[in-house]
Amino acid sequence: MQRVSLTELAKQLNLSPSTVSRALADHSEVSEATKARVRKLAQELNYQPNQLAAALRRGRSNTLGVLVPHITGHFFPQVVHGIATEASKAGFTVMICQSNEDAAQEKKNIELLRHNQVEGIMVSLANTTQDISHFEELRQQGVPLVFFDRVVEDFRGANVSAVVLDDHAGAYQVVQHLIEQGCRRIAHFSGPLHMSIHKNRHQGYRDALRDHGLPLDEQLIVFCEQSQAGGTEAMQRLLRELPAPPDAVFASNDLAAVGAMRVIKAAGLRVPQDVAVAGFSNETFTTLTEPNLTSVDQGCETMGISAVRLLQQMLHHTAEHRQPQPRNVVLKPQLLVRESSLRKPRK
Amino acid sequence: MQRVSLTELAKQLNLSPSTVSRALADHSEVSEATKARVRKLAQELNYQPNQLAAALRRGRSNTLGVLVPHITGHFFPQVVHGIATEASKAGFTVMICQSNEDAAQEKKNIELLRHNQVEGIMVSLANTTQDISHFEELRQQGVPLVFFDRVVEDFRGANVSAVVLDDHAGAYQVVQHLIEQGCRRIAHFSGPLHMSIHKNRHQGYRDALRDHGLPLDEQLIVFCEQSQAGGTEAMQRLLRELPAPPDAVFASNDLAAVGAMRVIKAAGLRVPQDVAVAGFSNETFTTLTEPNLTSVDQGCETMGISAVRLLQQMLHHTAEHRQPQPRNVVLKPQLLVRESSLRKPRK
DNA sequence: TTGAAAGCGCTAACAC
DNA sequence: GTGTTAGCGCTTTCAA
Repeated sequence: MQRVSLTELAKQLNLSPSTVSRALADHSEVSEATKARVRKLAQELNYQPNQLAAALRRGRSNTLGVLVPHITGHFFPQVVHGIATEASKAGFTVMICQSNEDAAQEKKNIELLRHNQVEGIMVSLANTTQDISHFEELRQQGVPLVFFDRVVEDFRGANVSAVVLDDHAGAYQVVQHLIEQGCRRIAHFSGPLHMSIHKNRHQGYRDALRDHGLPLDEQLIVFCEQSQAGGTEAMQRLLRELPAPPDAVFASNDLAAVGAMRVIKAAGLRVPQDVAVAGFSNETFTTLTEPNLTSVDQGCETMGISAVRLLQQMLHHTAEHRQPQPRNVVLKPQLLVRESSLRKPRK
Repeated sequence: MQRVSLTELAKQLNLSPSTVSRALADHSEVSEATKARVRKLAQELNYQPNQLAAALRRGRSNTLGVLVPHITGHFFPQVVHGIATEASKAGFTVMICQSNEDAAQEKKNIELLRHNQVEGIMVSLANTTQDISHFEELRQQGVPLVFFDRVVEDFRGANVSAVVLDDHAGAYQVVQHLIEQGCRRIAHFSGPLHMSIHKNRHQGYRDALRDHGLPLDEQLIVFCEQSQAGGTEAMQRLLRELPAPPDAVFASNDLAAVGAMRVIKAAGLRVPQDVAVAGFSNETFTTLTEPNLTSVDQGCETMGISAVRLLQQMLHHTAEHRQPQPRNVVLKPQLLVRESSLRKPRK
């Protein structure tokens, strides 16, 4: 079986290519009879339209670009899933690239996406990215751009939107909840503050303590790698160095929380009765730990959906030659209380 | 700044488009001087080649299609990562689609990929797929096809390769290991046997018992949902119905194993001393459970890499008008022994 | 070493 | 309703 082109269909039907094109696009100006004939033959010959040609001719590819640090792990696959689903609904296909957390690859991928004529790009930054000239260039050339999660701070302008999570609010909720559970000496395991997620979670912690009239004890704040090993080490240090253990731990991510929990249990203390524990991100394994881990759900899919919608808005505006209205969306995370922090019966 | 085309470059340089095209492609027939001039202006005007046009003209898109059931979870993101990385090395871009486990979407996505002129497709089947006519069609039309993980059984022919995991060998290794640890009454939590992964793991279990002279006790085989809840229920049933608990549990996936482990511990039994536990897939959380869970690593990335290589082979053959040589690759999984099954000191 | 010309497959303005 | 024509941006013979 040979590949059949639209022109080929036209010949066999004694029609012009334009009519066939219109028939296949279900234009109203084509007679029903003709449409039927065209469709029938297209079906018979298994005609497959060539999107590349169509896109070239139209000057619109119907493709959106996605650039993420990686497509493994918990967070990004979920976001990408949201993006892919929402884009598909809107009739777009997506082209997905990974930077592997490498600024150089990020730059290359941006070019790749452009060369493939994507109509807009959704990006979450590689954590090594310092130089943002490649994004500046996109902005200047009017390529609609949406940053999500890891955004370029203070990078505003026409054609650049962003969707981020309110990490501060998430952390605040967690700490508030711990206080409500009767905890008074709440430790915090933080990641490096140059990463905005950790900075904001850290600030949420401080603000929640302040707003509830609790003193801030710097000894209770530990900067550690946000991994299980990091959490383990941090917790060991606290138990060793403090006169009495804290009555709660809020870790900036779930892995560190798990590490802490293990150490607490190994020390003969009970979770949550002696030490309540909470993490952040609502990883899959939070319902597999013992006890199940209280965490903050980030609504990953929602973030993907938002990103696509923001991009679509900009595309519409661009198409209508109106000034695009960049928007910044801040998503509210959701506290999920599980056994690891629940000391009082649920209301 | 305007979008610049190759033709535009040519005009500004007083060259023909063909020369510019050759210069950019670094053809040897173009003088170095000309190449330099072209590159300089291309740089200055920030020329971005239009892949769509190039692909259309060449008849080669340089794009590979990927179709997976979903891009969330543990397994598929890893495989896709392998695919994307390997494809990128070979100078291909990938287009990733999800079927969401839905046969109809799968069919649609196949069309989408074709319309986008992918040069070949890598597929892992949706679990609802019964009718495989859309793949049969691809095969007949000579679109190179590689199935991975979830393959169409007995679907062989030119232009169709496959890469699967040797689930039987993986299960066999697990059970052999449990036997070596002194276990004699090894229970098996299986998924539905119409899924080849579960069927093969189940058979591996039986064969390992047989080869080591252990009797097969049908009472020790439980069919249950391969989830934490499923494992929980299955384990509860065993403890309730058997005169004595088994001395090991091999679950067809890690979640079910976690469910079992919890029930065992709740019943006051120790893991692994009283009951050893092992799962399958080496999910991320296997190092987070208490004790850490013995499992089988599937080498997900390797699978992705293999898929791309198989596809490339077929593309080469096709390009050289040779009969493509479809190949079937079977990857060997790796047993990872952790605390949940380790009764004896490591050798 | 360079240029002219043709055309990949499709769509859309403009005719009739 | 349908056809004619032109051209999206690029590559690739073929000729000079």
